[in-house]
Amino acid sequence: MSVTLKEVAALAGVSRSAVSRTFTEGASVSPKTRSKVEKAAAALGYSPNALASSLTTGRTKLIGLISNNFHNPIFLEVFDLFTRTLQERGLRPLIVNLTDETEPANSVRMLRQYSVDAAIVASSTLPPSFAKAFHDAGVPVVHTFGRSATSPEVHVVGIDNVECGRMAARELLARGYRRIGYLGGPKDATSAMDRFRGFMEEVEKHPELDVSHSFAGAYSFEAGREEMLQQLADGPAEGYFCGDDILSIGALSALSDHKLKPGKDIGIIGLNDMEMSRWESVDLTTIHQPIKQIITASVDLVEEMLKDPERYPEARIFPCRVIERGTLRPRP
Amino acid sequence: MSVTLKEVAALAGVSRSAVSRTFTEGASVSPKTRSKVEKAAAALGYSPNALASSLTTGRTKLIGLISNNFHNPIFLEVFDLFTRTLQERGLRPLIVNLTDETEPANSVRMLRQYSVDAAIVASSTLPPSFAKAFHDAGVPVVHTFGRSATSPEVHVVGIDNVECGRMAARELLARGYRRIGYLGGPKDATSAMDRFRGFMEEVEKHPELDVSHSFAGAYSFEAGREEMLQQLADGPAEGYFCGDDILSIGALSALSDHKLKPGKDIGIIGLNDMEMSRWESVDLTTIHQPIKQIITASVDLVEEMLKDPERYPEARIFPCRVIERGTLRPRP
DNA sequence: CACACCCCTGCAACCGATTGCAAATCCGTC
DNA sequence: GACGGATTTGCAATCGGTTGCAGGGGTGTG
Repeated sequence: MSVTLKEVAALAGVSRSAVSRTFTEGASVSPKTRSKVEKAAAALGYSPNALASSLTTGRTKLIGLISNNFHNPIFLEVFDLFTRTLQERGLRPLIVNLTDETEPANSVRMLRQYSVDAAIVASSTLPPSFAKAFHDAGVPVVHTFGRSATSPEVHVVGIDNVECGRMAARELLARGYRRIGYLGGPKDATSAMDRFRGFMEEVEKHPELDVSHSFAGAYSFEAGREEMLQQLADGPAEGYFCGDDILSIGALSALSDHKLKPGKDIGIIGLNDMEMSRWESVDLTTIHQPIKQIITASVDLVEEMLKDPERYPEARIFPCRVIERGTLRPRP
Repeated sequence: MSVTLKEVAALAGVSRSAVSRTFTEGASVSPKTRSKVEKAAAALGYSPNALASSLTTGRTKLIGLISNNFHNPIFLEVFDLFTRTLQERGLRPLIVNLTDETEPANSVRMLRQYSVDAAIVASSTLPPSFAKAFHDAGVPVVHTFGRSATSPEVHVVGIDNVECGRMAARELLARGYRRIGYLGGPKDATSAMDRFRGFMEEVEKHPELDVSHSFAGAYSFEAGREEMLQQLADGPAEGYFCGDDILSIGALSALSDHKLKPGKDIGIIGLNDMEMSRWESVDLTTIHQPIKQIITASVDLVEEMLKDPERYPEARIFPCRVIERGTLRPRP
């Protein structure tokens, strides 16, 4: 069906090696044969079979991109950035959708079968052990949006979730909220727990505060809405740090059911600063997570691992900042 | 690095062929050698190299998934469904993000280099010629959300956009709107033009109507908002058929700027029925596009093309229906 | 016990490329 | 024109599997 090296070589009247060399960077070919080969290749519409060459070179340029967050709109931005960044650098994203699975074994096996050069685990709800499974199987891996453990075994890129928790707490306090709550993501997500920890750390400095907390079942609109409806039924706090923007938006929807005005009756601060949060109808005060930088750094790390597979694991943590919009009352 | 056939064969004390055969469906191996091989494979943690085997079998199970819609939330649902459906059937999605490109040549070359078994073009804004380029290059292709031409050259799965245009027009008329407008997607998208055609076809039956139309720059929130702000500045219609849900949501945001209540002051009907349209704060009356069926059908077609590459092209068109929510005034 | 038959097995060629090595060619210089 | 060194070239092995083919072993029948 498709044209092979051999046919090009025959047409150009050279050996197969010559053809191979004209298509590999930095191989020594004379201008004369190169042009003969190029002409023949063009005539035949030849382009080298990346998979066949991967057999000898050991490189596929395939990168496994693993995620389980297909219900959080920010992941559309994440996928857009990941796929574009990877392909700009000549790498190809092979997607693994883990929505209904948390066992790494299958994904690891699958990605090894396809000889991916590396894997990116893009999720804040998969445990560190998940990424580690790839590492243990000899697949270079970076965990984007992961937790930077004290002794990390894999590369981690993301934010300091504990610090974000503190930041959110400070922000609520600075605006005079005294009955405050944490409405977090799922309890088994490291991001939810870390944000919780930071949040509590900060509020516990102020014993006079009335603090509550709860965890939604997922990072999703429905879960956020559900959880806030529950809060409203039980008697809500004055101000909430919601686990992330999509939970916040769910929570806002619950408020609107009860004719409560965000920023006036109840304060909400989210985390992520996704595109939707800027929409006038949402106008969410939130903590900005620099996803562009995070994703660029993740792909940088991938490239560096390709050069040096033994690279010492590293955490790249990016600072976040509060974006003031309309869902918290103004600072006094 | 990784374990190969040869090592398993050595450990099991059989030939490489024997090992290969135990891992291929329907090859003849005696229970005895099979168990020896399986034991050895398990001990070594062997799993066959899919790429190497693709060399001889000519099958990679890699499916190119090409899209340029990374700013429309419905595509998160689309990607979720596609990736899950493909992997449930043992196929692997290789993503191509075409956001800043409309030339098929590069994508075609790239996917051929990776020997994809087939390609899925998931976009209503890429022209039919785009999908055809894959077909011409010998790559089986299905165009999901594409236009079903009168003489299609590639498989198309989607909806009847012309009929949806009519449906939207009828719906507006039935609710007594007389000054009506079409606020469509980008002019170079077949979906935008087909919906427009159907819409006009229907309204032209009623010469007494006052009809306007315009086209947004993209299927995106910003574009919809922009376009509706323009309409409001120029003197708006009473009821609009917006090109799709995300344009509708952008338009709703513009209305809210002007303190106009959707469904009371101005009517909006969208198309897609994405998850967000169900949110209480959005509550968009819209035409439901059955994306689950569409995606299942697309993957079905892919599988059938794998069996018979010469398969006669086919269009699978799914009916849509109006979902009544809050952004159109009630029927009288 | 001889024979035919079927089921397994291993050999070896092949898929489409890359690459170390040695031979061939080129170039400039004396 | 001969020589030396640098540059190109082709050969052949290799990557990790698959598969047609021929031979080996086992079984059942007469």
